[in-house]
Amino acid sequence: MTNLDKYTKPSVAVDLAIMTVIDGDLHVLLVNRPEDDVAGWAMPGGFVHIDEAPEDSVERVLSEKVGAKPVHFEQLATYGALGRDPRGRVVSIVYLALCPPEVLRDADLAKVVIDWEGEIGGPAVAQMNGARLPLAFDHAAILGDVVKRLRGKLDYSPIAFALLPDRFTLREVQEVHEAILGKPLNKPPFRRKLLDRGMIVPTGEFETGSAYRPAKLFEVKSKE
Amino acid sequence: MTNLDKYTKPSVAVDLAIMTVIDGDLHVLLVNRPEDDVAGWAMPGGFVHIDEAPEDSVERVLSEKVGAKPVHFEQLATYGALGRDPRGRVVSIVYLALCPPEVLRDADLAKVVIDWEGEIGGPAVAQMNGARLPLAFDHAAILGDVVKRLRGKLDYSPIAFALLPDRFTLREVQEVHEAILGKPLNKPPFRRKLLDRGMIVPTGEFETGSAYRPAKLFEVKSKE
DNA sequence: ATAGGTTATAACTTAATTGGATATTAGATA
DNA sequence: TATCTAATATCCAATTAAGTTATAACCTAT
Repeated sequence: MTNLDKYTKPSVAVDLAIMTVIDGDLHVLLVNRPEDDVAGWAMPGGFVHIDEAPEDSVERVLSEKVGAKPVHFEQLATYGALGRDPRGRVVSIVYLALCPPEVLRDADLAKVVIDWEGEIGGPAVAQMNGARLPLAFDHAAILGDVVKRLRGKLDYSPIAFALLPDRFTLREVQEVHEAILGKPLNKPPFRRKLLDRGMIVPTGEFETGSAYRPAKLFEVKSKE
Repeated sequence: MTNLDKYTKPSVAVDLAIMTVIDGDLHVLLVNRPEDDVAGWAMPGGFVHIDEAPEDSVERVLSEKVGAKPVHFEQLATYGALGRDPRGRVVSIVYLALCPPEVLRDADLAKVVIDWEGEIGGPAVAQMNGARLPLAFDHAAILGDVVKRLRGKLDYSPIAFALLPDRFTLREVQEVHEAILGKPLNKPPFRRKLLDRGMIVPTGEFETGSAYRPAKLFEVKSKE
């Protein structure tokens, strides 16, 4: 680093942790980076232009690289350690985005496994078809923070519903919770909490295609 | 804005919400800005240099403008709306810092009143000696988020102790909680929760100078 | 000294919440 | 129509939490 670098400034980027739950496992959308650049798999992202608010950059990256719009997105945290991008000084604002799995059908989805040995808060490990994916930059640590945030907000915010289709069964909600928490939950207490919370209402319709007793379909109660 | 601006980039800054509790009220350290610049009172801050991690910038601003080191600091969120600084494009990473009041004796401290009318999440209002202070930039909205974060983390994290001296009474802890929550709490349940949590231990010493029965002094249990 | 006043601390009673097991209901299939 | 399975409802024990009341400790004033 030369002395002149002191008088230039960091670049600002947004990175997106686009999460979904498939078959009881938490997944994240990753893009494979070319070998001659920074190798490994990374969350999609882009620079914040001078005439853009960070949220606008998020929308742009979403339409460029993903196509679909997530049901919910929120800011997670900003990462700005000195060596995190070997190509130069980048401060990344990371956003957490949640979609139902149908929306991300044709994207590269990696299963996220959290490598928390006893203590809370370690980095996450990404797998695809059972093989461990190398993650670029500090994205393993960031994904660990993503899962921590998801777990923390799970039972006092409606994030689980953002991972489900418009109409869903109570079993599906429980599957999403279990995927995020990484542990099984008891059915009766879970159902009670969910219904007592008053955030969802039955639609009057029922699941179809099931071999056995079809479950009630619920939807999120509208605000008014 | 000219077309060329598209090819320049935003500046990155850190802003510090340095909070304390005095006489049962939440206070924030603010600096008065000169009239010919951006008028009003603002949180102290500074730009992130090219050779600094944001946490380093926080340390630098603290030593430049405050002198004392806070007991606890953590990242709150990043604010990057287009018009937030009239002088140019600035993306601010806001940090929340907590100190006991003694540390900030000679600084300008404003009492923070939260202007949440029923609904959670509005902007905060700052007062000094009863008079409302004009806040610069988007700092009123940021202070609202600060209080929201404090309230949210209060009972599952040790932030309250960062606002107290090394040795404290249970009453003092309750006063801090009540100041942050803006409502009174019942004493017996509060004491039980605190002691059952196992985070504090009695020192064996007692409060002095009290007119009536002196309270036990506690301290935060060391990690090992 | 001693009585009175005030606050810290402890004990107790009551209510609410939660976990987990069990029973019942409903629909699909053979 | 009998049987299978999962959805839903019911129930009880056990734990947890709230709030009231009682006791203890210390300072102050007389």
